[in-house]
Amino acid sequence: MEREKISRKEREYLAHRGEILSAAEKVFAAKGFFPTTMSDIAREAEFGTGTLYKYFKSKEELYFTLIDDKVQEINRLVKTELSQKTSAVDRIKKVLALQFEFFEKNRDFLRIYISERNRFEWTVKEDLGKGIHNKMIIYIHLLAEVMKHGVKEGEFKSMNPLDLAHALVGVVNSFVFEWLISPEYYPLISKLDTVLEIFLGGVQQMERRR
Amino acid sequence: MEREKISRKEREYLAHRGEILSAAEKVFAAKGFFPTTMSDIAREAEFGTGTLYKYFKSKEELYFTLIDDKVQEINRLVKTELSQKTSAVDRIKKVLALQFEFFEKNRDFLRIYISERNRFEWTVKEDLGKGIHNKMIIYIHLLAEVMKHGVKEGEFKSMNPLDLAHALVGVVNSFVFEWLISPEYYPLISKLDTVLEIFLGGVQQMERRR
DNA sequence: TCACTTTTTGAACAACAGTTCATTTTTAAA
DNA sequence: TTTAAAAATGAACTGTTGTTCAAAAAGTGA
Repeated sequence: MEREKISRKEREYLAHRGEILSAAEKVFAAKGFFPTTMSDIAREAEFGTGTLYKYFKSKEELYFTLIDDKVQEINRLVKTELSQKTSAVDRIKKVLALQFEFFEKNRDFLRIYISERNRFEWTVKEDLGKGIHNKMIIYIHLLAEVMKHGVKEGEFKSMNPLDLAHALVGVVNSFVFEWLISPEYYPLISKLDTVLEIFLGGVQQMERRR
Repeated sequence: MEREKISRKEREYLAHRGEILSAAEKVFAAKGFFPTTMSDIAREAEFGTGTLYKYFKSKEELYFTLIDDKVQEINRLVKTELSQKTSAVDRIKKVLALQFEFFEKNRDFLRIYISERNRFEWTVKEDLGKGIHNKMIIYIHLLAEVMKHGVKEGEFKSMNPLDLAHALVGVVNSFVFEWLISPEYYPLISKLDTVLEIFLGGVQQMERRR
């Protein structure tokens, strides 16, 4: 009984916390970090402003918690996929499909993530911003490991694996960004083959290549 | 005399304006738009806060003027280069070299530009933010024209030119970003061959390609 | 229903930053 | 040197927003 009572309280607490996070995601995605006010979020979440502070100790903490949770989620997915024992090309295909699917389901988050990815302001500050930035770097390094494997096995040209990872991420980001701002909707996954073809085979016609 | 007097005033006015823009560039690059205060900029420029408003009517105008000037500068350079009558591959090589050189000389601006490129907040507002965003789009379209030409001439695979442009920009952005945040300096131009090799020829070994 | 605890609330607080403007300083012609 | 116009200044104004907290509401067990 004691157990169950606490357990329900706990569940309710987490539910409210989740609602606040969802509301924040929506508002931050629409307006960005600084222009978003705590009362914007409170209104969206249908709580009083003061209530937010029972769940998060500051606006920054709320923001970074939001990002951190999702980044961890996608990182976990990617990590699992990349540790498979198949060819590098195959693992890359799988992981892109996975990511595209995740983005498709998390448009709001994606907006926040993209805005945050290239922000420099936080890199100086301790814990919060640094934590996010590190996770982004970890992702690149996971990818670089696969590239390294691919180079060693002769699947890929003999190039710097980190460069290969950056190139892939660059192409992907570009298509994802385009998809995000495009006024008319199309499934992101429809660009997967294009991304792969360009990254793996380049854009030049075979016969022309020197 | 009348002429000369006005002319010197004019020169002085423009010189001061330029100093303010330089100072702003430095501060915005270091702290980002919102955390930067007008008195930060005034201190850096060695003017009083009020003085800034004699040259720019608001913080936003100062910020966007700063970006707009430079974007126009690089766009002009790129446009000239891309309108040459050489092969698509050649024009792309030239334009990347040009861009890398420009970035090398404008690190502070580049930080601002990258942060701004992926910001969504402004896209709604009139004139200011929209103007910048349009110029970014123009750049992509200039590139797409070259790609289209390359496809028609058989230099490139038969793919959507806009996709090709996005892919190239993606790879470039990724390497530029990496260069910008790298703790140890290396010339950006040293990555040019890598970018071109991946974009033109892909990462897969020839014999493996299906 | 009552007493007590937990949670929620939103007005009030405090700090901050964009902008203004009365005053001071500088410029330059007389 | 005098004086009037122009430029520069930074304290003060104004609006805003993150955060707090005393009070209210909701929840809980008897």
